[in-house]
Amino acid sequence: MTLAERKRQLVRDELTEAALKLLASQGFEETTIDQIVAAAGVSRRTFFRYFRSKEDVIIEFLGHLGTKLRDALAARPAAETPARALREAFAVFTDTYHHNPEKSIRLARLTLGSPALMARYLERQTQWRADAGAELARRMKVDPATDLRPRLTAAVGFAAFDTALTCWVDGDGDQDLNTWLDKAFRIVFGETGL
Amino acid sequence: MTLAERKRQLVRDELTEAALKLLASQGFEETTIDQIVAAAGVSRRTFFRYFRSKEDVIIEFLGHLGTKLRDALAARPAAETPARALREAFAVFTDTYHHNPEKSIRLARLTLGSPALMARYLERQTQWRADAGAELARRMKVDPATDLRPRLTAAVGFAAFDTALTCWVDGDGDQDLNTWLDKAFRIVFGETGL
DNA sequence: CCTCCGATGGCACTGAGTGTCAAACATGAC
DNA sequence: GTCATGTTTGACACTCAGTGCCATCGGAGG
Repeated sequence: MTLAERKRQLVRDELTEAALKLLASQGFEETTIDQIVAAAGVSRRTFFRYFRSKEDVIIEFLGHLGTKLRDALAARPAAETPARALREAFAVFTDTYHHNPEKSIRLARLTLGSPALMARYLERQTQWRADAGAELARRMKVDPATDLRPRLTAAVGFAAFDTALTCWVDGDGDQDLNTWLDKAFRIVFGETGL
Repeated sequence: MTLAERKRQLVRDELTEAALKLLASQGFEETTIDQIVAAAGVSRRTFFRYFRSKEDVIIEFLGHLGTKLRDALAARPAAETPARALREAFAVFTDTYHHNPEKSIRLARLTLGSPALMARYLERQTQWRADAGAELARRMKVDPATDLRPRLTAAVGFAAFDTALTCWVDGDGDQDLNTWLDKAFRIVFGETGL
């Protein structure tokens, strides 16, 4: 990595760290971008050269989870039921979260608790859901335009995931996210569907 | 209704109509509040005395659907399965939409097509989902804090509804929303669950 | 040493949303 | 009819998000 690139990364990290600290202590809506840039020591204009909005600072932690989910789904053995394959593919989410549980739960709580952040998160999830639906259609060898099943399987899977995530956060991570996800999938898809 | 109240309603209608016309012709994000108030002949400040935001002009059409859904759910016979009761309760949505299909489909298309509107819609839906989950818990006589089933039933129901709504809008209302909803519910809950 | 390019900051602007205030106006009492 | 009251309105000023533009600085390379 060149010097310029490292400098750029430095500023980015500085902004992210300052934002995280302020958002955690004051809440999302109460924190202004002016406060963040003051804490990071850059101009307001520079902030927008790194992030499109305050929301983006947090949402970027999601990275390329959507692509990873789709790839993981495509990699599941064809013998698995769609529901089972989707459940296993969700491991890319739970793995990411388990890699740093405290931070993940803090970010998740922040997101679930702020309407603006939640909106951006759901916007992303809508895309992921569509991608997963398309991949399930391929796996099931049906036309997604006429057969609702792949899309509904994806939609139900994400509904289960959202519920599991909420339980996980509300319970302060007492129980594993995977445990919640297993419970939820077993209920929505039944023993037979999985 | 007093004269003052009727005058207030008049201004409100004027704003709604002006907004609807502009939003339909220019799109949601492209239309500014200044354009709306200019078309309605009131000041910008007055707009905000009637609506909290541009989004609210559209979102208010949803009215008290959440409360109505909950009431309808509570009114379903106890003998029905939770899924069946939820499906029948969704009639408050389909009835509202069928009361004026062209307008409903236009509004739905506008909402599904605009990130800001979609966000506000989903925010509302989250509340409805929670309410429906609570009502289902009562109906199922279980504690929603420990038993995921009522919440998941509501979540899956809304997932089915969202998918059905999208199909309905994408198909330009060619097929009844109720038809889509029946198809979706049969898939996600199966013949047994209903 | 000079040139070029990327990063930065400053400035001005649009647009959303809010607080404040004074003028306008309908309502009700006398 | 007149006066007092409460509501609605427009105007202005302000904060905050987000964008375009331009001058400047500093490092990389010839």
